[in-house]
Amino acid sequence: MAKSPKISASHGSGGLIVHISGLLPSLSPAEQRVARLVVADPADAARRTITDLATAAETSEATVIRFCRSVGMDGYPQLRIRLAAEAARRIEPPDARVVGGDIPPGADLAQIIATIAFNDARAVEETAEQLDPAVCEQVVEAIGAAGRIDVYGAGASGFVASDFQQKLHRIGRTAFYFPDVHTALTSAALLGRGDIAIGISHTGTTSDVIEVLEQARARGATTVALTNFPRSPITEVADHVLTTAARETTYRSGATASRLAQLTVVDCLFVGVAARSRARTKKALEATAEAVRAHRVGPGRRRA
Amino acid sequence: MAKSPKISASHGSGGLIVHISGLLPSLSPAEQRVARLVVADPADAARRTITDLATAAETSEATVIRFCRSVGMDGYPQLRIRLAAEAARRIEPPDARVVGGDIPPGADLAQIIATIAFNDARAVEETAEQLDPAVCEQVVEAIGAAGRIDVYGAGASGFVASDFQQKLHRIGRTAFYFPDVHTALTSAALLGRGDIAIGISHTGTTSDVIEVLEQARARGATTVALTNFPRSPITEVADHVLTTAARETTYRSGATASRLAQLTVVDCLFVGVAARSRARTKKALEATAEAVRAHRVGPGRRRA
DNA sequence: GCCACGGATGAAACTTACTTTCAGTAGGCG
DNA sequence: CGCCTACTGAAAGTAAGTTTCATCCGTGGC
Repeated sequence: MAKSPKISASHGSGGLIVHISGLLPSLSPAEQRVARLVVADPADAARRTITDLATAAETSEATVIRFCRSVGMDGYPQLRIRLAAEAARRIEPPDARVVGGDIPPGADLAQIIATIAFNDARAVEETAEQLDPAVCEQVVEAIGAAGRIDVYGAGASGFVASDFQQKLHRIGRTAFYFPDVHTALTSAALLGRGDIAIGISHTGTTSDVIEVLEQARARGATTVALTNFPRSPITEVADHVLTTAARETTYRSGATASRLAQLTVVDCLFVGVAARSRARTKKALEATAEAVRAHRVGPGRRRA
Repeated sequence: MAKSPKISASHGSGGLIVHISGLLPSLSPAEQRVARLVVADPADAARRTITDLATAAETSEATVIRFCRSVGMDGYPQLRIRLAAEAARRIEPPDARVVGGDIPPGADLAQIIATIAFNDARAVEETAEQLDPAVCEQVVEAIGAAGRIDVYGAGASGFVASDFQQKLHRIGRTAFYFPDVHTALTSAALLGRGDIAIGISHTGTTSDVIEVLEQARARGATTVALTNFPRSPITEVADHVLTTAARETTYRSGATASRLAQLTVVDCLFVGVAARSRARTKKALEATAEAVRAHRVGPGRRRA
């Protein structure tokens, strides 16, 4: 896969918009202008002719065509139709919540809550929609068969990595997470064929994580990347790429939507692994639950 | 335009197919052939070019255009788009995701993903719905005014606590999180009036967290509990109670839904606090983002 | 029986939309 | 500084969509 990766828009119809916003950063400036128009109002874009859209994006028709190809379509007519279909599906009432955007300065808390929840839920849903089950399957397979599992992540993604590690550990898998780059590098150096390294980076550009994955790969381990941007650098050092679909645009939300999306993916993988070995998993979980029971209090009130 | 009935397709978008089959009998034979094709498989028709469709209907392009006009469209492209939209709408609403329940043993990954995402998204939405803006307001107020902010949480909730701490810290608030109970207790003992302690426990029964909150409260700090169970022990030591609405029933999902719900609440509080002091917040966020920039890589491709 | 009429239809001319090619330009790199 | 690469839009080329118009065919009048 040399030049144009031609990221498959995969699934029959779901998530074209999501797909596009994921690809957005990897597009050229002119194409980005087109992409932004399309994402902002798919229905409207579907109504426009190619010339019209090109003008609106202050570029040429040629660029629009390039954009179509970049997002995996054959040409403009196909894009148009898919866009129309997408737009029709998302019935969503155009209500007060500020979709994707920033919170308006004057917003009251109720409004803020509605907006955030909406965007967060969307991120989760859209991530699931565009997740490729085939890739998940391979990753689950690899995790299930791995001798050792290393999970890497820095900053916010570090929490997710840590969460993943803990989950795997709880069902009896040998998993590690390192908050520190140097330790992580050391660990990666000790991986080998049959082991698996999972790197989490929202932007896909976190050099620390990329470096560690690279190291792991060089040692023969299977590498997996979890990122929001399917064409970011981290994907170049990964055997399997899983993507989230958070369209976080602004500073506001402290990147929570992306976090939730990542956690969802992690959860899917986890359940996938767990489902593969019910008995063993269940036993391990019960044992670990028992272990913390002494730290629970309460007059009868607690859950399983 | 003497003849052309030009029956308006009126309805913003709904029922084009119905509309067409309604006036099918009034169409000329050649147009009927076209209409039948369209009604039989709208999605397929939308994919075809006008020439292609004409051939399939054993007629000429001109007739197809006439057909478009007959059913109230301006031309073929418009019909095409409307058809695509219709077709998209009339598929797959109720599918096989297993609501609320456990994952069935034989489930394939695609099913698992759909189920998890559905439940996760639900947890987020429902949590937001039942969140009391008034209570949030008070908590936001308290955080904004606090001299010091302690966030407590153990196990899975510890991640959330840590996340919250990090968020607050990033916008320039003095916030702490302690993974260790003893340290936490020590810290709580140093709190006083004007400080705030936030305890996170999904079950509301984690003795470690309750204990620490209790301590903080005794010292005069404002206490906040975040739990899924509004009548659990932790609520007894809290001035303000915020609840999540995860209905996790089974062992399966590693408690991710509850985690997401908690994170959503934390996010709302965070944004609430941030919104209160835009300037200060923005400046702090920019500074922190700048700080990690050196750890980002990328051949030209990066995001805004 | 013949002819005028009108609606229906497709061939072909025509217009517009879409696609490709190509050359100019700007930015990165040795 | 100059080569190289990637991005871009102008223009040429092709395909799709639309209009025009001649033909066909059935009908009804003379």
